[in-house]
Order: sequence, then C-alpha cells, then structure tokens
Amino acid sequence: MIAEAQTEVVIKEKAKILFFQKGVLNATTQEIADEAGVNRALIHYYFRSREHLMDLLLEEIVTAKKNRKRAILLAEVPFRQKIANYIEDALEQGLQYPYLENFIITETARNPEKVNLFCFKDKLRSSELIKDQLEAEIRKGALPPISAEHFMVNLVSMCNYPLLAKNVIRNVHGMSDSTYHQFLLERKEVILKTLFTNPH
Amino acid sequence: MIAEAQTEVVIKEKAKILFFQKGVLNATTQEIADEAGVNRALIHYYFRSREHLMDLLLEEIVTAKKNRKRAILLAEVPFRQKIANYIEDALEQGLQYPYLENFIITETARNPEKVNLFCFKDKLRSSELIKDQLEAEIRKGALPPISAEHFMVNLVSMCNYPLLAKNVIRNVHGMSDSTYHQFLLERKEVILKTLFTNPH
Amino acid sequence: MIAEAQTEVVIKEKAKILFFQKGVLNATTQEIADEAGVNRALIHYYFRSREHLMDLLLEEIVTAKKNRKRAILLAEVPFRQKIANYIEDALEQGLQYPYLENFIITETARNPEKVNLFCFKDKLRSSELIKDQLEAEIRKGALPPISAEHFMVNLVSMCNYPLLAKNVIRNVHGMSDSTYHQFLLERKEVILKTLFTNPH
Amino acid sequence: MIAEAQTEVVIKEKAKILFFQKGVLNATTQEIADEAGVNRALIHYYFRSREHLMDLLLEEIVTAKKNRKRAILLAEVPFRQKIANYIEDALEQGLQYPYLENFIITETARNPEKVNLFCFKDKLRSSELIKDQLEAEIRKGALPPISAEHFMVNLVSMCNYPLLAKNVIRNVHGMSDSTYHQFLLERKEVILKTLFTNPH
DNA sequence: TATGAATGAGTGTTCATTCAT
DNA sequence: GATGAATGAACACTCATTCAT
Repeated sequence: MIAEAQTEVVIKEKAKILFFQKGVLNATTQEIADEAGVNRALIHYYFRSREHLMDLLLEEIVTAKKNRKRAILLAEVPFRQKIANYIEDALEQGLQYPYLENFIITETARNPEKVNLFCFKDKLRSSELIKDQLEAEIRKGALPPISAEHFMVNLVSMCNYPLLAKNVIRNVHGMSDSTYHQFLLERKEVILKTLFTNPH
Repeated sequence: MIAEAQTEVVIKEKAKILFFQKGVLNATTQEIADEAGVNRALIHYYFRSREHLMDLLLEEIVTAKKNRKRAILLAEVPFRQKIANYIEDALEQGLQYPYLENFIITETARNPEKVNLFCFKDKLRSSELIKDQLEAEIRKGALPPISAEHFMVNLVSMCNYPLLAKNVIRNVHGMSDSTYHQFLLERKEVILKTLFTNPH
Repeated sequence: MIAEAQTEVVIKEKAKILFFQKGVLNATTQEIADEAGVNRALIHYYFRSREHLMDLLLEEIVTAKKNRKRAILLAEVPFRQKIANYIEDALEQGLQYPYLENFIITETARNPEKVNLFCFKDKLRSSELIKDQLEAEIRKGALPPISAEHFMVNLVSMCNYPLLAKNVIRNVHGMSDSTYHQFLLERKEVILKTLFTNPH
Repeated sequence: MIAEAQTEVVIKEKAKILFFQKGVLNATTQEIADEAGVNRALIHYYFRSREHLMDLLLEEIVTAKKNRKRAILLAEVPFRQKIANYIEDALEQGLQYPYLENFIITETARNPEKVNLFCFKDKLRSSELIKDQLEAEIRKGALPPISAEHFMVNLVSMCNYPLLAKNVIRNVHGMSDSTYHQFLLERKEVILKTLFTNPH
C-alpha cells in the first residue's frame, strides 16, 4: 500500500505522530488508520488491539529515551556540560514529540500499575547517576546545596513543562509560533543559568 | 434531590472532584451523575451537554485561580515574598486538584481554539505584573539577569510539573506516598533557592 | 414504544420466538431488536449483554419446563397416564418452541461447563422419579424389562427428535405443513404404544 | 503443502472433523485452515467460499450416509436383522460424527430452502423401502400396527437423539464418559426390543 | 499452487443526548 | 425539577473474502 511494504512500521510511526506530536491522546483506531492511510482493520491485523499497539509504541519510545538519557548521564564530561547535553536532548526530543510526557502522565494516572512500563526499569536512577558529581560541584560552590532528587526534578520540570504547556504558554504570553520556538531555543541557556550559581 | 435546589452546584462540585481531583479525565455523564447522586438526564437539564458542563467547570476553576494569582502578584510585598506566596498557592492548589493542569494541557492540545477559555482572558499577563519588580531585583543583584517570561515559566514549571508527574516521579525516585508528600513540601524552599541566586 | 410499556418483557418474548421458535440459534442483537421492533441499544439497556439476555431466557424457559415435568411425574396417576401426560406436554411445548432442545444441545456442546444451567439443578432425576412405578409395571408384564434410564431416553427421544428434525422429516417424508402437524398429533398414541407392549 | 496435492481433500476431511466431530458448528475459516495446516486463503482458492465448502461437506457426508442406509434397507435379510443393522450403522456413524445431526437441524432451520441439500434427493423414501416388509411383520404379529413413517421416525429418534443430547443426558443421568459410552452400546438391543413386540 | 496483505461489512457494546411524563 | 425509556452515532474488534505476487 504505502510506498514499500513496511506498512507495519508506517502505522507505528504515524501513530506516534498522532499521539505524541499532535497530542491526540485518545485517538481512535479510525484516526490512526486515517493518519497512516490504511484500512482500520489493518491495525488489528498487525497489532491485534489498540492497547497492544500503544504498549508497543511506548516500549519503543521510552526505551530509546532511556538509552539516550543514560548515555548522556554516564558520559565522561564535566558536570555542567553533562547537564547541558541533557537539556539539549530533552528539548530536541520535546520538539519532536511534545505530548509524550503528557501521555505518560495521563496513562500513569489512569493505570498506576503500568507505571513501570513507562519508566526506567533498571535499578539505576537518574538521581543516583549524578549524585556524586552534583555533590562535588556543590562543594566547589558551583551551585547551592540541593539534593539530587530536587535537582533532577528541577531540571526535568524546566525542560518538559514548557513543551507540555505549549498552547497555554503561547496564549498567556502572546507568542506566535516562531516566537515560541525562539523562546524554547533560549531556554537551554536559561535553565543552565537557573540551575548553576555562576554562569559561564 | 440533594437538600434544596442547589443540585446544579452539587453537580459542578462533584464533577470537579471527579475530573480534577480523582483524575478521571474522560468521566462519562453516568459517572458524573453517580458522583453527584443524581439522574443522568439532569446533567443535560442543567448544562445542556457534557462539553458545556466542562467548559463551565474550567471557566470557574480558572477564574478563581486567576484571581488568586493576580491578588498575589499585585500585593504590596517584597518580591521574594511575593514569589514565595505564589509557590505556596500553586502547591496548595495542586494538592487539591492534582489533575487540573494535566486536563488543561490535554484539552488545549485537542481543541487549540478553546485555549482562551482555559487561560487568563484579560490583557494583564503575569509576566508583565512582575516585570518591574523582577528587573529591580536583578539590578540589585538578587538574581541573575533573566526575562520576565523565562522567570515565570521557570517558576510555573518547577511548581506544576512535580504535581503533574506525581506517579512518574514516585516510581523513578522510589518514593512512598508520604515520602512524595514530604518531597512536595520541601519544594517551596527549593524552588525559591533555585530562582534566587543568593539565598537569605 | 410497543403497546404498554413492558418493553423488557416484549424483548424477552420476541427473543424466545427468534431463538426457540424460529430456530435462529445465533441471532444477532440486531435481529433480536428487529424482531422486537426496538433499537439495538435497548437490549443492552435492559439486559447489559447478549449473553446475559440468553442466560435469562434459558433460566426462565428451563425452570418452567422443569416444574411442569416434575409436577407431571410426581402426580398420583397410573403410570401409563403419567407417561401420556408427559408426552402431551412435551409435544405441546415442542410445538411452541421446537428449537429449544436444539439450542440447549448446541450450547452444551459449545460450553460444557454451562450444562448445569440448562438442566435440572436439583438432585431428583427424572429416571429416579419413575423408577419404582416402572419396575412395578414391568413385574405386571405391562412392558418388557428396561432400565429407567433407557425408558426415559426412549421417551424423550421419540418426543423431541421429530420436533427438532421438523424440516428434515417433512422433506424426507414429503409432508406438507398440515400433514406434519397431523403427524405430530398422531405421535402421542404411537409413542405410548411403542413404549408399552400391550396396548389397552 | 501436505504431501502431494491432495490439499483439497485434506481441507475437507479436517473441516468435517472440526464441524461434525468436535462440534465447532460456527468454525471460522481461520480455524478450518489451522485444523488443516494450510493458509486461510487456500480455502477460498479451492472452495470459493466458506458456505460453498460447507455445502460440499454436507453433500459428501449425506450422500455417503444415504448410500449406506439404502444398502442396508435393500439388503435381502430378515426385517429384524435389517433394522438391527440400521441401528448399528446409525450409532457407529453417530460416534464418529456426533454433531452432524445437530448441524443439519440447525442449518435446515436457518435455511429451509437448503433442506434438499441435506436430505435424500431421490424419490425412494426410507419409509417406502421398508413398507412391505414392515406390514408383513405386523401381520405376523411381530410388532403392533404402525405406519412406516412412524416406525422410521421412532427408529431414527431413538438412534439419533441420545447422540445429539450427549451432554444433557450425561448431566441429567449423572453419567461419566465411559458410562455414557456403555449406555450407547446397550441401546442397540434396547431400541430393537422397544420396536418389536417379541424379543428374540 | 500458495500466501501475506488488505478491506468492507458486520458484531456486541458504550455513550451522550432527547423525550414523554 | 426530575426521571426512565429510547435512540443514533461511534467504538474496538472480527471475519469472510479478494488481490497481487
């Protein structure tokens, strides 16, 4: 049907766009089929059920995110640079799939027992990955005393929330589409400055 | 039905609880009726449609929020105190209606044309309300240079995201219910410290 | 809608006609709704699910049958008269709901675990109800030696099968509708004579 | 696929097993294909449609049955022996395809116009085949007066019904699988004795 | 001859909404 | 005001069937 036969992949990618880019969090199978340009029944042919498709999408997208994030946090680079990389990746990812975080939030609200599916499954928490480096920086006076948990939550909040709340922010602050985009690009430096006492 | 004639109010309040406190973002009219202890058809008698009821709920809850926030930002108190009050109110509100922000985000994604409904309708933006005071503080060196928009977005992000992402945060950082609650309480000081370079 | 408000009863009766009289053993909810002259959704309004409706129908019809049959077998009448009554009831019931037996058979084939639903739930088996009387008759020479089980199975077979196989019998023996009906009426005496060696 | 080219035959045989032996009367084309170990589309390649396949199965199975039955009824043997042979064949056939009769009954109920398909197509009715011999026996006093039609219906009823109603009978009379099987074996003599006045 | 991919029609079910009372 | 009954539109899902290869 579509181009060269990888219909299954096409459906998955189009569904990701619908769910995570366009924010249609409760898209119907018909909407997914329309987006992919295929018959509705094909979704069941390839994925058996809407729920199974969604689990697959999340599995893929969360695993990819987890791997990227861990690679960044485990890299042998100075702490400030590491955090800068983290922000950059979060914003980049957020621009591609702005509603992914919202989706995860909504799903974990509805099905708290599925939270493991959406989150890092391994023992290594992000807050523990940076704990030592963070404490060293604090001792050096590069930033004020703060626990690793609060530091990570601050970081993630300032990265993700502006993506989640795109429409609200644009409206409240009267931003055009390009102004909002420019605003997001500025945030990398802003977040860094806000987290660290002494700007470069 | 319930007491005398405030049935309309009862439905609204119970619906708010269902939507914004219990997080049943796609509650059916039957679920709303059950929560309010009334017949399903009454919801249409009073509110014409499910959608219209929801618009009303948001109108009310957002207006209340807006009024509280403006009162806080317009009060004649030192800047740092003003921001502290803002955080306190956000966390308090967030504990009462944890799913309100998530609801707004989801709805504005699905119906961007409704964004005005959910947002401050007047001309006075929060960022403008604090602009002068913020710049004065920056000149005093109380905090590093930052635009009012970024400052407000940082503030709102660090307040709201941890409420939105409750289940994710609890899972990722392995927090019990009470540990999470304690964590939230700590955030008032943490956010203040993070926003202002030089802690008192 | 239909006549005087007992829509729920109308649906049940029309469904019985469809299932057990017309023999549409796998009637869809649409067919049931059409038969009853109501909207398809009403079936779920009153009975929640197709399966639940069918369980109700069977419960009703099987309980009624069981009660009638037990009353007949427990009555204080001579054995031959008792069996005559049994046959009469079976043929009468069979004329009203010819496919009930077939339905029970098909359902017990598909869901052997539901067999209890369709059968007599109490301990009193029909074969035990007649055992003593039957043995007395055999001793009297009214009929040749036979176990109660085989006697009952013979009886039920000769009553039910001609109803079940109506269309086959009509075709094989070239019967018109009225000829078939006449044939059924004759069977009461035929079955009695066949079971009892020495006719009165 | 299976061996060489008798795929068509394999499908038919496996379908017979599924429908008439296992009692899956509404088996899907996928189930048929699985049973035969072939691709689902092959069923349409060979048989055009599910319905056409089923018509073929019945054609075959009914023709075979008809031929066996006619050979039995036309054989030059004493009447009682002839009927004994008929019973034996019916029980044997019933043990091989217990759900065939049920299937025929259900299908003729839903599609009365197809009844010819399921029945003997020739003019020679079974009741006519035995008429002369039966009347001779009656004159001899070997059995009480009865029409050929009623005699045949009695015979067929007592043979087929216990097979059809297997699960019901087992439940009502509390029979284990082997007890039921033993019960069926006994029926040959029981039916003969019931039909004929003077047992051998 | 055989198969994976694709589809239209239909299934049971849910739900917001309407209406008569 | 308030309610039980009724309905149309939609939903996820199934299935027989077709088609290109």
